[in-house]
Amino acid sequence: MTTLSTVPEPASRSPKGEQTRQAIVAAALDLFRERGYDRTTMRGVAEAAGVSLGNAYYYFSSKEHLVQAFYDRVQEEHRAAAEDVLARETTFAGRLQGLLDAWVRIAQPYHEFAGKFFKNAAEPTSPLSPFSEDSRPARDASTALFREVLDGSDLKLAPALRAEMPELLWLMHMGVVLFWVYDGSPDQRRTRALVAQAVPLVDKLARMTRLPLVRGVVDDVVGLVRAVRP
Amino acid sequence: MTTLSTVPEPASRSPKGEQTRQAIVAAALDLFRERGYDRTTMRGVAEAAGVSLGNAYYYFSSKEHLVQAFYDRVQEEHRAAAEDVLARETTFAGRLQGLLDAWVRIAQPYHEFAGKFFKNAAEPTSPLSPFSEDSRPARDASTALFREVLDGSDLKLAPALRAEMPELLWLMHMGVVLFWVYDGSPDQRRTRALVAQAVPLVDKLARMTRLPLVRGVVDDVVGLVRAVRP
DNA sequence: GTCTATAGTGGGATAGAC
DNA sequence: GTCTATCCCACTATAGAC
Repeated sequence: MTTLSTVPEPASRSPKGEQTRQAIVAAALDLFRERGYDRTTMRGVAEAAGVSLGNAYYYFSSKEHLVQAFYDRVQEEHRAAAEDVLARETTFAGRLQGLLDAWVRIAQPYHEFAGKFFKNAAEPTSPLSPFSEDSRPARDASTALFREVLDGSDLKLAPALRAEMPELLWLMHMGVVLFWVYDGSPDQRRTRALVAQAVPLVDKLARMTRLPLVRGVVDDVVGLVRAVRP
Repeated sequence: MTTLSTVPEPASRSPKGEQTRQAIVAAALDLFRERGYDRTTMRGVAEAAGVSLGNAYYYFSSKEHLVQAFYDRVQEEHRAAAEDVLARETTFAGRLQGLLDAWVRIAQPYHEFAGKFFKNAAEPTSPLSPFSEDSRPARDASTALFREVLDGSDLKLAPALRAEMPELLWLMHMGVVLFWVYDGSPDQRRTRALVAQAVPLVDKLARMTRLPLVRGVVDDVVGLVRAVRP
């Protein structure tokens, strides 16, 4: 969900209001984790935060807007984790796997209820959609992370592919997120297996792109991506 | 959305009940088309059908279950179109492209409407999800269609891949549906471009799977699919 | 600008009588 | 199988305290 997040909140807010806002967010996240999204009521959130229902709505104009807070938290944690990974790992596979693993680990506590409000992000016209204009900053930030995965690594790619690769890796991340949302296995074991097996495969495929036999396919893929982009 | 549908209803139902059921479905489809999914209420459906709210719930245990009626309509049209295509085309690429093109063409009139309730189907716990247990019969039926694409074609595949291929093609179909839902271009032009370019690429890749150099990758892909399946 | 209290409305879903 | 009555809760509205 990292990349579904909106951009960081503006800086200027009164300390008092900020405190109340944080209390509401904290209460909401606790309740979401405890009872899931649907069975968490705005009344419950307000009560747990020690504010009135009206006040909760003063800060978050709908229950869905509280979801933004969740996005922001996961994104922040992922960004921090990514810094460690990228400072540590030098191989392409290591960096990619590190990033994706970190995301799965960070998002895990929220898995159960994440599915419940996933639909907010899935609605094509929603600003929470990963492909929306509103999400562009977050999407660009996430894509930049994957560009770093490439820049700091040992990977050599066919040049035509190199330019498209960060976006393709971001798409892969979206695929993992999608899989994760639907993954009902304990501790999202299947998603972890997916990442563990897909990363070496992608690594292998990427390294093959400079073979003569594969060049034609690479050109096709790049052509497809470019033809299909809005 | 074809493949999100449930299987045809069981045969045995009282004529009385069946009539009521049909009235509710007809009213629901009218209202969905007129005002969209969200702004159609169960009260409105019940009233338009001339039954009580409670009675509507007797037949459809949730609003989402009413959407199945829409799925069934599209699915029926696609199945019929598929028969023509599969009787006519003999190449793998021709059969695959025919099936996907037919789906895009059939679904086109519903594009706007589909976007509105797509989020409901995207929810993992929803019975409308293509991966739900409720959708299994429809999913199996759709997969069988893609198995036919292979069976009647000239394509030779690496044996290990052959067994997994129908399901992979179904996944590809889901990818096209996903892309289609988000496609805001006029007449879903981008989706058509996607299909037109992806099919030859898939065809080329499939034919490469028997090359020695590619065998390792094929095994990896098959291993990945098997490790990751529920 | 922040917050409370209270009184609504609308609509999804259910219980239980008939 | 059908209804009526009811619950629950997201969400709105508003009047006013600090």
